[in-house]
Amino acid sequence: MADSETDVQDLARRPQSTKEKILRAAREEFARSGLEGGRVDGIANRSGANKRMIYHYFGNKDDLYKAVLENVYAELRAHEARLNLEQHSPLDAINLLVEHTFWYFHNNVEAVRLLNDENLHNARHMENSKSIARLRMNLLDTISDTLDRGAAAGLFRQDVNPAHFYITVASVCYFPISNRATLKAFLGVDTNSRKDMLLTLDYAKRAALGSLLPDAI
Amino acid sequence: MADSETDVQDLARRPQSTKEKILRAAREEFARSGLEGGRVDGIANRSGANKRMIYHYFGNKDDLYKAVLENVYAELRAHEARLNLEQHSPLDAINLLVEHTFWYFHNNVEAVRLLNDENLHNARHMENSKSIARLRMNLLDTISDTLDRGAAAGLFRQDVNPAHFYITVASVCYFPISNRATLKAFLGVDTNSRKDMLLTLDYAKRAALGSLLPDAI
Amino acid sequence: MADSETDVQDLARRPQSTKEKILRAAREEFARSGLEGGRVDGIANRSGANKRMIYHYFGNKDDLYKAVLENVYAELRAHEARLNLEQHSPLDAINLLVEHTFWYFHNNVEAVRLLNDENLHNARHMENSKSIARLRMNLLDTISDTLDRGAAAGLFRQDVNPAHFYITVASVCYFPISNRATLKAFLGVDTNSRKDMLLTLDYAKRAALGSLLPDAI
Amino acid sequence: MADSETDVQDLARRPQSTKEKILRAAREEFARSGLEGGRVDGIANRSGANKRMIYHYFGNKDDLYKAVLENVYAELRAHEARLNLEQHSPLDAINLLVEHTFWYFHNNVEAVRLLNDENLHNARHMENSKSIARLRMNLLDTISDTLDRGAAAGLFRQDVNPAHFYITVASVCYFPISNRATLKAFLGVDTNSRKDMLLTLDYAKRAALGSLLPDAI
DNA sequence: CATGAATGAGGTTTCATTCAT
DNA sequence: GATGAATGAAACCTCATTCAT
Repeated sequence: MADSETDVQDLARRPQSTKEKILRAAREEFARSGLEGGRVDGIANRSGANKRMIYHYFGNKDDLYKAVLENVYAELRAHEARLNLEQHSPLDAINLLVEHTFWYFHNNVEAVRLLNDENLHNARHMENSKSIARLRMNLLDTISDTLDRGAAAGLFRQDVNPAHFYITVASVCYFPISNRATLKAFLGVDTNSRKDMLLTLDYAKRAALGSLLPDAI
Repeated sequence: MADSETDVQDLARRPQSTKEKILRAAREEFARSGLEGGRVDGIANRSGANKRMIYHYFGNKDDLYKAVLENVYAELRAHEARLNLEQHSPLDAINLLVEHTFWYFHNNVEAVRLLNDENLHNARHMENSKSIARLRMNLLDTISDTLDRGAAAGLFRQDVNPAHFYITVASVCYFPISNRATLKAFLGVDTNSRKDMLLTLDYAKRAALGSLLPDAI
Repeated sequence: MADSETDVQDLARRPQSTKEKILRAAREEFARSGLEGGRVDGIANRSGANKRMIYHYFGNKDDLYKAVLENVYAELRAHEARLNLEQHSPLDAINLLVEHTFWYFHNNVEAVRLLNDENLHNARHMENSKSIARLRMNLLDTISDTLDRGAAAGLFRQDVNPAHFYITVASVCYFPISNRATLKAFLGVDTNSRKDMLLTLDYAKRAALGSLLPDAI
Repeated sequence: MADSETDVQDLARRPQSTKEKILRAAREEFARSGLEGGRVDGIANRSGANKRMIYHYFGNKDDLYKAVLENVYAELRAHEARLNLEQHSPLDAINLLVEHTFWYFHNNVEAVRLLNDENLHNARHMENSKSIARLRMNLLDTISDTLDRGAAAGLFRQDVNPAHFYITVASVCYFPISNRATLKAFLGVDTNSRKDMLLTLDYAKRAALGSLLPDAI
C-alpha cells in the first residue's frame, strides 16, 4: 500500500518522459489493433504527445512497433529472472514455472496479442533486433538444471529437451489466452471467468508434468 | 445436408468459378497479411477477377473476411468428422486425436493464421455467423465418450472435462505452429524442420495423455 | 488557321486522356517550381484530375518527374529530327542549327527550367531511363557530316569534335535563356525583350561559327 | 570599403564563428539540394550549430538563402577584381578573360548550382538585395576598354556590345559546368574529366574570340 | 550566446469503394 | 456477368519554426 502510494507520487513528481509515454501508448494501440490496424494518430492521442514526437523518437511506425516488441521481451525476461527454480524441489519448480507462465500471460494479454501479431508478420521485427537477441534467455539453463535434478531423483524421464519442454509449457499457458475469443465463440469456454481460468491452469499443470513422466515399461 | 453435398460437387465441377477464385484468393491474402494488412487489390490480382466482382459477390471487405472464416471452420469440421474415435481403444483414440489435430494445423497454416488474426479482432466476425453457429461441434460428445471409456478402464482419471481437455490438445498442437516465427527467432527451434516437428508432436502426445492420468495417491 | 481550328475541335472531340493531362500539368508545375517545390496537389488541380489518378498512372512523384523529363527529351529530338542539315550548304547548315536551337529553347522555357532542375539532381532521373537512352541522338551524325563537308570545302578547321561543337552551340543558346533572371538582375540585359533577344542570337551565331574557323597561320 | 575589409579580416581571425559556419553549411546544403530541397536540419548538422542559432542569426530559411547568394556574388566580384585586362594586349586579355571565367566556374561548382537554383526562382532573392545591387560591376568598363583597343588595332569588329560579349563568354564557360550531369547522361561527354575539360576550354576560347571577328567582306 | 523538446500545417501516398459502360 | 477509370477520406510522414530554459 505504502509502496503503491510512493509509486503514484513518483509518477507525479517524475512524470514519464514523453518517449516512455509514447512507448506505452503504442503498446496499447498495437495490442488492440495490430500493426496495420494501429493508428499513429491513436498513439499520439493516447500518449498526449504530438505526432511529430513519435517520429522524432522512433523514426517510423515500423520501428516503433519493433521498440514495443523489444519492450515486451525485456519485461518477460525480467519477470522470469525473478523465479528461483533452483531453490525448489523439481516438482515444485515445475509447478512454479507453469503457474508463473500462466499468470504472466493472463495478466499481460497485451503481450500475448503483440506476439500473435508479430507472428503474423513472420517475426520480421525481431529478426534483427540486437536487444532481443541479447535476451536469448538463460531460463533454458535453469530449466535444464531442474529437469536434471528431477531425472536424477527418478521423477522425470531422461533427456528431456529443455526448449521443447518450455514450448509445451508455453503452449498450454499461452493458447487459452491468445485464442480466448474463438474458444469462447466456438466451445463456450470463457478463460476470462475465474472458474474456467482455474480449471485451465489445472489442466496446464497436469499436461506439463505429464510430458515429463518416465515411459511406462 | 443435400445442399452441402451439392456445393462440394459444384466445387468439383466448376472449381474455377469466379466466386470460388475470389474466396480462395482472399483466404491466401488474409492469411498472409491479416484483415487490415490484406488488400482488396491484392485479392483481385491473386484471383484474376475484377475488383468490382468482389463487391458484387461479397458486399465489402469485412464480409469477405467473414466468408473466409466460415470457409475455414467448415473445412475444420469436415476434417474432424472423419475421425472415428469410437472405433479405437481409449489410448489409441487419444493418440489419434492428437496426431490428427497436430497434422491438421501443420498442413493448414493458413487456417492457423486466420484464426490468430480473428482473435486479434476478438472474434467479432464469428459472433453473428450463423454458418459457424451451426457447427458447434459434436466432437465434444465423441471425446466425452472416449474419456468415459478410458476412465471405466481405469486408464484415465474421473470427470475429465472434455472441453478443457480439447483445449489442452489444441494448445500443444496449435501454439508451436502459430508461434513458429517467434519461437524460431527467440529459441532457435524451427517447428518447420522435420526433426523439431516430430519432437514437438512427441511432446504434444505426452502432455495430452499426461493430463488424463489419475492423481497419484 | 484552319489547322488550329481543327486542333481545337479535335481537343473537344477527343479530349486529352487523363494521363496526358496529368503529364502536361506536371510539366508546368515542375518547370515552375522544381521537383521539391512542385506540389502533387498543384498538379492535380492544374490537370483537373483526381490526385489518386496521378499515383495510378505514374506510381509516385519521382517517377512522374522522370516521365516529364522523358517527354521533354522526346520532344527535343522530334524537333531536331525535322532539321535537314544535309540539304544545306555547310555555312547555312550551321546557321540553321544555331537558329533552330536558339528558338527551341526560347519557345520552350519550360524545358530549359526542367533540364536545369534535373542537373541540380545530378541527372539521377535520366540515368536509368531507357526512353532517353534510346534517343542518344543521330543528330551527332548529321553534325559530323556537315562539319566534314565544311572542312572539305576549306571553310572549317579539320577534326572538329561534333559533341563538343554541339555543346558550344547549346551553351550560347541555352545559357541566355536559363539564366535570364540573374542576367537581368545583374547586367540589366533582358533576353526576353525582342531587341536583346535578336542581339543574343547574333552573338550566338558568330560564336558558333567562330569556333569552327581554321587556325590562323 | 573599410567595412568589407574588416569583414574579411574578421573571417581570417575567427574563421569558425558560428555565423560563419552556418553560412558555409547553408551554402553547401543549398548548392547540393536547392532552396526547397535544402533542409534547415541539414544545415544545422553540417555546421554543428544549434538550429535555433540559424534563426537567431538569419531570421528564416529564405533570408539565409539570400545571404548565401550575396556571399556568392561578393566572391565572384572579388575574383573578377583581380583581373587586370588593361595590362594585356587585346587578344591576350580576351583569352585571359575566358580562362579566368572558365576556371572560376569549374572550381566553384557550388556557385554555379546556386545561380541555377536562383534562376529557377526568377532571381527573386536578388531583386531587393542591396548588397548585390552595389556590385553592378565595373567589369563591363574593363571589357569595353579591351574591345575598343582591339577594334582600334583592327583585330575585332566595331561596336561589340560588352554586355552581350560577356554573356557569350559566360555561356561557353558556365553551361558545360552547370549542365554537366545531363550532358554526361545524354552525350557521354564528362566535363569533369581532364580531357573533356581542356577540350571544352579550347572550344570556349575559339567561340569567344570568334564572336569578335570582323565580318568577312 | 546556446540548446533540446515541442508543434501545426501541410506534404506524399494508400485504400476501400463506386460510377459508367 | 464483367470491366477500367475515378474518387474522397484518411493514413503516414516531413518540415520550418518556436518554446522554455
